[in-house]
Amino acid sequence: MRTAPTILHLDMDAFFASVEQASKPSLRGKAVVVGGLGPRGVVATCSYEARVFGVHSAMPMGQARRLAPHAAYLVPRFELYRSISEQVMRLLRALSPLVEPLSLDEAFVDLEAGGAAWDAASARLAGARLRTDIRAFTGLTGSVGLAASKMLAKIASEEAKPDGLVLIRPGTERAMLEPMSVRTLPGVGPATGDHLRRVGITTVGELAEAGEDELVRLLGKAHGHALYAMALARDDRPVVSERETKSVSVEDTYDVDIHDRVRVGVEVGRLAERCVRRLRGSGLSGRTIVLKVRRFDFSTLTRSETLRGPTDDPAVVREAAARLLDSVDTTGGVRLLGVGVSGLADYTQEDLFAQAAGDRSGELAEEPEPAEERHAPAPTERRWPSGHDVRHTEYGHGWVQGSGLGRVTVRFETPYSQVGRVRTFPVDDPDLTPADPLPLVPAVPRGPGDAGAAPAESGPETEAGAGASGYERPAPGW
DNA sequence: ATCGCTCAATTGGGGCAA
DNA sequence: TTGTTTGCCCCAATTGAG
Repeated sequence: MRTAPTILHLDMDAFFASVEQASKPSLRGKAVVVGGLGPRGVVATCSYEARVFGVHSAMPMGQARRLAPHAAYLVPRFELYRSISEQVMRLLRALSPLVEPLSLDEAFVDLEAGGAAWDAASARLAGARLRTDIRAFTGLTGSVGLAASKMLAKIASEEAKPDGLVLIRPGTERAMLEPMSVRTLPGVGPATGDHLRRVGITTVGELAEAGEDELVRLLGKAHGHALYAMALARDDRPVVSERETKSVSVEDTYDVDIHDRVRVGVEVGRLAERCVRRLRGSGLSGRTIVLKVRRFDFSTLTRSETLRGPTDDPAVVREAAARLLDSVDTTGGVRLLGVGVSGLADYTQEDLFAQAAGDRSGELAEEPEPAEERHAPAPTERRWPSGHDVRHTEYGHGWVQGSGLGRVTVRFETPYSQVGRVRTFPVDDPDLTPADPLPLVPAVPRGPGDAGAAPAESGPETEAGAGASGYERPAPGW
């Protein structure tokens, strides 16, 4: 545990929703919910305006719609989010080579290792500067936590949200933690939280008071020791920039339960193919094949089989998955299926048995899928996904607000324009084509003849506040 | 009228070899 | 020879995070 608060945790504010608001002026200051739109979707992220209605991450979409019926509902655009995430991560790496991304919108940075900070004052300065840089380069806001350990830096950024910076001064950690809920600590989720509550432990202070032995009895060896250390603000985990992948998996929840056993088999085969495709894409192979089944009643089970050696042969994985499926009772229907591979080898080495049996691997996995499989549900929704960008020869750049009944509704606006107009076209209108997202901030800020469109300016009627749109006031902070 | 996707870690039971 | 211990691996389930 170091003596200076030189570990930084960055958390972008309502990331997916903020990106959508930044790229769609009409959504700024409004409740925006991003997530799966199907009958079994859940909320990935929502804007702060939507949280007012009680909407939050991981909530079933149906419930969100009841709570906030007038919010904008959008499907995630991961490619766009990834490109913005890369810009942010570049800024972090400018601070230090020791950057540990946790997801697209979160990361730890070891400022001391990068020479970017060595004490509280320099750390605060680096954090504040990072926040202004992020805003300048992406138009978005992020919250920063600074502390002497990962755990505390993360707690600090949580406290800083939205659009803030919090530094925990070394020496004050224990006192700060004491009254907080056990749920604040990393590793304490709903189950552990309930478990502890049943024995009368609800705060971090009570956790420390319980003692290490008691916690180990209650929660098991690893968890018990770890939690006791956390409760005492002891956390030595280093910031690690590269971690090895240990498993690769894919799973699908189906809009309606699958009852037909044959169909279940077909789906498992497809999932195996997809899984291997990704495995190969990373230049990996693995020994253990895992099948996951969630049944109609939500009961979940896994079955696994370990091969004699690592493989990346789609046929081998498919057949293993099929064997595993044989041992599963699917009476009543299946809600989710998944296929995974673990026991990975960092080198790609062929399964000797598969080769001996006649190599069926080759470039099979790279072949395009048979045309008969490509039954697009409805061309209208395939070509015009809600929320995606389009271009019209006459009206310019816009995004799909909705489609159906042979028509598609487009709002014509860009990240730099004012709120745009809505127009409706036939789905097969030749003047309308899909388009790539525009950058959130113009490549050349304040381009000539573009008065008032620079990212630091507010468009009219868009800034209701709460910080989610991220275009107001300069960095506060120190 | 509700409940995703991907990854990591741990636990406990059991087999097997030395 | 038979039985015990130890350690490693495999399997299934659970928990958590993001």
